[in-house]
Amino acid sequence: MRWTIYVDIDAFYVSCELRDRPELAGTPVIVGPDPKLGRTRGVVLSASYEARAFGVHSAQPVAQADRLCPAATWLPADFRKYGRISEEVRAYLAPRGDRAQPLSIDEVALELADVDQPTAEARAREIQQGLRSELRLPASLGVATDRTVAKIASDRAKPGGIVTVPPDQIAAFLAPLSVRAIPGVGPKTAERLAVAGITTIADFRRAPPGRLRAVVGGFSHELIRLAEGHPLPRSTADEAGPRSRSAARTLVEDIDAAPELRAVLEELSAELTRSLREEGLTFQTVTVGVRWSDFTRTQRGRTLRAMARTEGTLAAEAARLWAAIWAEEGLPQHRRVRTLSITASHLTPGGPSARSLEMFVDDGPRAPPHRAARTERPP
DNA sequence: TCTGGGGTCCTAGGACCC
DNA sequence: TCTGGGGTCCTAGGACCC
Repeated sequence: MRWTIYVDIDAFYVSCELRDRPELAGTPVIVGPDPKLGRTRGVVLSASYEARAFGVHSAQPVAQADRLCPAATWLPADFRKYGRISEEVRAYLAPRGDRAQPLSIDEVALELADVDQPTAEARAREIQQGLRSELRLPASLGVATDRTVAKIASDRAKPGGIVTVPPDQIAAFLAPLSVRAIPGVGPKTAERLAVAGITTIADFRRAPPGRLRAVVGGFSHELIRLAEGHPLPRSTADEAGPRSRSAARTLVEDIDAAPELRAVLEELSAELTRSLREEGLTFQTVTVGVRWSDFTRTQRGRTLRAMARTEGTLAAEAARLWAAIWAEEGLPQHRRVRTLSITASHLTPGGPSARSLEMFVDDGPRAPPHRAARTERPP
C-alpha cells in the first residue's frame, strides 16, 4: 500500500533561529519586526509555542503581539537562512522515501510505495527523531494513505507529535473536525457553509449535494468524497516552474503624492527585475496592484506581445498600468495608497529563443502570441 | 491596535476562433 | 431575422496558504 508521511516543521522560522540561539529554547520567541525599535506596519511571521500561550499567532499585527507578550524575544526574519534550512530538510527526507514533494518552505509530503502501516509508522518515528537530532528541528508528522488526510493529521499532531490515520478510519477521523481543517476551506467558505448548516466534515454527508454545490462550486464533489473516507488523490503533476514573481512595498504611512508613488514603483521594478534575472526568468505579463488606505485592492495587468526581461520594459509597463489606476481610481476619489506591488507572470525559465525576445520585436499593440501564430496559418 | 510579503488556484465575462 | 456549440486566452477580482 502507498503511504504518505506529511512532515511539517513546528514554528519553522522560530525553530530555525533557535538553532543559533539555543539559550532561548523554552521561552517566548517571535520572528518579525520588533515594535520596540520604532513604528512598523508589520505582522508576526512565526511565534514559539511559549509565545502562543499568550495569544500570539502568525499574521498578527506586531503591536498587538507586543501587548499580549511584552517579555517575548523578538528576532528579525532572515529568509535566506530559512531557504537554506528548508533545503536541508528536503535533502534529509529525499532518500527516506520514494518521492519527496515539497509543498511549502516548511512542509514536505514523503511518499512510501508498497509498505504496510507498521513500516510507515516506524519510518515516521525515525524521521522525527532524525530531524531532531541531526537538523535540530522539531516536526509534526501525519501518516495516512492519502496526502490531504496526512496533512490534516499533521495539523492534529502539533506540536511535536505523530498522528496516523489507517485507511478504514479516515471517515471517522475526519467526521468531528471543523470544515476549517480542510486545506482550501478558509474563513469565507466556512462562513457560507455555516449559513447552509454545515460546520463539521460529517455534515458534508448529510447536506443535499445541490445545496453544497451552490456554496462551494466544483469543490463540493471532492468534499463529499473526503467526508466519505475516499479522498480523491490530489493531482501530483505540475512542477512546471514558477507561475509568477512579485515585489511589494507597504508604505510607512498612506500617501497620495504621485511623484513619491512613482518613485516607489521604480524601486519595485528594479527589485523585481533583479530577482527575475537571478533566476533566469523572462516574463510576458505585468500586473500592478494597489492596496488603498481602506484595505481594498485594485489591480491592472497587461500581456505583452513578446517575452521580455529588461528593467526598461518592466518599468515602462508598470508605469503605464499605474498611471491608469491612479487616473481612474486614485485621483478622482481622493484615495490614498497603502501598498504598491508589481507582479511578473507568464514566466519562461532559461534563456528564451532570440526570436521571441523583446529586443528583436517591437512592443506593438496587445496581441497574445497564439493569435499572432494563427495569422501565419490561414484557415 | 490594526491588518506583510510571496505565492497558488478558481471564477466569470468578453474577445476571438472554428 | 435570428443566432449553434465548443474551445482558448485575457483580465479583474476573490479566496486561500505559509
